[in-house]
Amino acid sequence: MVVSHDQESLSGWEGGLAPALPHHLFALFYIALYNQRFTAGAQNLSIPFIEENDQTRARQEHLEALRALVGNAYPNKFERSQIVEMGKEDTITAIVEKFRAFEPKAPEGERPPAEAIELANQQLSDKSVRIAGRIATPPRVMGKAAFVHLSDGVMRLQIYVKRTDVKGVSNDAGGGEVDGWELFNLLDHGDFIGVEGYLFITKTGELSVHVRTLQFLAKALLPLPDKMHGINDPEIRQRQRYADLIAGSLKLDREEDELTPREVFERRSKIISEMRRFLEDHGYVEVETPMLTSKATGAAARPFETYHNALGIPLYARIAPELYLKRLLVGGFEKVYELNRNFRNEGIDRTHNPEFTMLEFYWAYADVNQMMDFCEAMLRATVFTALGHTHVKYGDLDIDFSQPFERLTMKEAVIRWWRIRFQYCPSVAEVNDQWFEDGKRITFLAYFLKLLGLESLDLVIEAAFLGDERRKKLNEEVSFSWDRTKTYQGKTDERAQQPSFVAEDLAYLFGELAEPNLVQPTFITDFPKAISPLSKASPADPAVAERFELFIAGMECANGFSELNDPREQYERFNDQMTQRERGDDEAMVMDEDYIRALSYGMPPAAGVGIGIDRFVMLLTNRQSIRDVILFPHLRPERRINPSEG
RNA sequence: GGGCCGAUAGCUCAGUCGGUAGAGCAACUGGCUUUUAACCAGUGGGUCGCAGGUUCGAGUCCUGCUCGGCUCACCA
Repeated sequence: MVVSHDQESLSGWEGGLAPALPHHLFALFYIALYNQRFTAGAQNLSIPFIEENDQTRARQEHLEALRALVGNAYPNKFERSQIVEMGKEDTITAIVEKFRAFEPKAPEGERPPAEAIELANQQLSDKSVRIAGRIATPPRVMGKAAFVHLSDGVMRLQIYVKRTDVKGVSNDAGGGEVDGWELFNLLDHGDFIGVEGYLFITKTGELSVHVRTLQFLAKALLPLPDKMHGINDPEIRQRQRYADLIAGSLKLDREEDELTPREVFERRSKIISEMRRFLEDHGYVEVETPMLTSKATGAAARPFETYHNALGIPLYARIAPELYLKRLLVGGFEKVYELNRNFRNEGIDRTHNPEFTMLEFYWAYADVNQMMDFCEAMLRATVFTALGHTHVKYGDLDIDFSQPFERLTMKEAVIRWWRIRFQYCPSVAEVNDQWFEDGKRITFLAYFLKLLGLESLDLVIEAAFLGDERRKKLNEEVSFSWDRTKTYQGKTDERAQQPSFVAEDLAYLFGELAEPNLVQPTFITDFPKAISPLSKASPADPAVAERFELFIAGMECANGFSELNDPREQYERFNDQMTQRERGDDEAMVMDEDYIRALSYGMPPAAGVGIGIDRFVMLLTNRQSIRDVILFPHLRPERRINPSEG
């Protein structure tokens, strides 16, 4: 008679019949019912794309048994105590930070003296807590008592569960009592539970909670990663960041200075909030400009294209907020910033993700030099507040933010690193500093470098350490490329007649020779105007733009300039870009008529800058890949989890 | 997009010359009332990324594909 009833009608009985029965009998009765359902083949409990194996099956069975024992397996809340600070719920971290001072000191591997533990326990004298967290270790059960650690994602706190002391809490209305030990034995590594009990220090000297009542909160149906090794597979870590975060918080074997994924992203958050605070302290207003635009402008990049159904027009994900922010300068804002995502439809590698976070800010009446000072102050302050110091270890590099950032013009940088690179190559000794003032010679040197090839270029820098034999051979190679370049001089001279080509070649020389060597924060200034279509020319040299880029650890981290505010000149620069576009450069900018119209109302002189937040976070968290500082970086879709792809 | 490397149990990884698929952790069963990666005894767990090919025989050799890593080109 009983078995023929469904669960709903059983629940209905609970008010009347259940109290008459001892609870554990009632629970057994539920288990019998569920077993009946299983053997009857009512197997609709599994989720199709969640893999079934011995471990998931065991967890599923535990879940069903828990339902039988406590009713609702996914209760809606658990109220935690507030003994650390009134008005604030006690997290595990808060409890540990407040009470771990009671742990008696003992030499590594030894137990503290019993008297010290006794004393600590008297001082703790029945401090009751109600805390919740994820079961962070496989339970260590010793017959009639057990130890388990709970984690709140940051810290872990041990709980002690004694068979004779623990009471279980039903999750059904009324929250009656169930067998606590039976409940405990249905728990798996990874489940969420809430416990009530009192603090004490164990014989080994660890702060723990002696559990009086135990409540089930949520099930981990999937097995957790190895407690010692965590997850090493970068694909799982990036695709399933939740698993990465869990594994990082539960992993036992960790280096002293190793950041958990959680700590990486908390630091990211801190860096961003410090930058916001710094800007707001200096009078900047945060604004939000369109991410979906009908024109992709403000930078040299290919956009993502989409389509608006109702309007029937193409739209582009923005590649930069720049032109919108400058429209706001026209409108009267003197200091604005935007901190948000840009989207660029280009290659993906360890420093590029299709969507990335950019901070852009604009300062009316200031020029590029004032902006460099401001940027430097902001970054130094951010590093200090985020890390507590200004010396950053990035891989093998030591980066010092406390010293004034070096400032070099692009030409100075090229000259310096050319000299260092080719100091042991007599065949190119005729190159002197004057060469870099001459467009023809710049195109010549760029051609030479391309001809020489990257492998030889890398060897050249080691020339000092090479044996005589190899150095001789290398010099022959350099000499050969040099002579060969001379036979193409007619072509390079012709190329030099086009200023934008000279500009590109100078930038190429800079990129190959100088950029990788800019380890300490360094401002590179005086960019060729031809590759800076939105920036103002220098008053001293009309061919040079008042523009800078900041390099740290060989990475470009910021890009700023005195903003071009002459609408006529901006119109012509756009036209030049259009010409380049017609020649096949699909990253050249498009004409933005509305922007020209805005400038025509008058824009004050201003400086602006963009800072690549992801790269800056990489530096401050010692990550070598941008995918490690973006919670959910772009990856190809996973085929096996998506049934529609078969 | 090109080149190089990789994919084996839930996780971390071995797998020799082409000859029966392995370990640790995790899981399951039993024991253990203050443990510390708890311990002791036992048991189960595999589409060796996918699809072909060579071979008497393929985790292993060959080809194609998928996904990932590094790197080059492009870009911030």
